[in-house]
Amino acid sequence: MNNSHFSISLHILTLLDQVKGQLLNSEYIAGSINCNPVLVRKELANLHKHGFVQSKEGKGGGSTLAKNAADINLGDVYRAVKQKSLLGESRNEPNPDCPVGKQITKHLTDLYHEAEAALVKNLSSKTLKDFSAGFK
Amino acid sequence: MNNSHFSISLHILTLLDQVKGQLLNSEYIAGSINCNPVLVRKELANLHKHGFVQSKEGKGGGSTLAKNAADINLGDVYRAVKQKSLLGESRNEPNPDCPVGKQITKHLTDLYHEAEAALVKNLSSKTLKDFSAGFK
DNA sequence: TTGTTCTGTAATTAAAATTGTTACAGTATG
DNA sequence: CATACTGTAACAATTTTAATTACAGAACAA
Repeated sequence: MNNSHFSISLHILTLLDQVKGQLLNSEYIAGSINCNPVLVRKELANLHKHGFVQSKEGKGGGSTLAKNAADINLGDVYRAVKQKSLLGESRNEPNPDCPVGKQITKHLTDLYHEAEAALVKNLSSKTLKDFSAGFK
Repeated sequence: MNNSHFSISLHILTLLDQVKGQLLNSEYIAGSINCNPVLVRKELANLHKHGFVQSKEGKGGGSTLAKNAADINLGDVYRAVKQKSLLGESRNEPNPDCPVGKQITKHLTDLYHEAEAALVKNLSSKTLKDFSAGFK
């Protein structure tokens, strides 16, 4: 995750905002993003779980925003979408017999948490409405 | 990149600081990180390119810090190590025939740049000395 | 009430990115 | 000149990510 999920989610939310309440189906959205509709549906499922969108099943179905774009802030979207830490998360455990290796995971985790919090804080200063307003 | 590179680089720098000027070879470092020595050497090559470490080739060779730990700030390390954007960078080009698809790459890039700048600013408030001092 | 068009989700395959491995030239040391 | 390193490149293995296929269930409309 990380890279694409947030981009895809924001793309979806922006589209939904732009069409002002109209239902969009996953194929249309996928066409705009240029990716697979199933990927869009998975992303929508997550956005739905976090209360950002509503979906209607069946013929003529699709998705729409579940709340006002002004009430969706990008930090919240980021948190909803995030699956793993931006930094860190190495494949192998450092050597527990080395004084540095033994402690570094915790120190890195703390460092990353703080740094990421700064990033999220920045995102939180913007709403979907702000972001979407940039499109003309 | 992204995840592991920064972690590995910081791990290396911390080790080098802890041994106070002693030369460490890639195999020793790899042993602490629990990864392949070649990966360490690649990382060292990058750190060297950016002036953080010095290496000595040949028998008895190894690496050491090229400057004082107090003069190495983690934001600079991050920038040196970074190879791609934290957020963004999707695989496919969005659809240029869609008003949103057409503009979103630029908007996302701007958003990510700002958010990432906030993260780097946070990291920049800490030096290697600060970080390394946490190990006892 | 039946065909159609969607969502939601799982399972599988394909592609891409990351990491590990092997190999070896070049450099310093004793 | 043997040994022990760095620095790189080329390749293989692994892991992660995205695409594809498939299908049950929901809503709609004739």
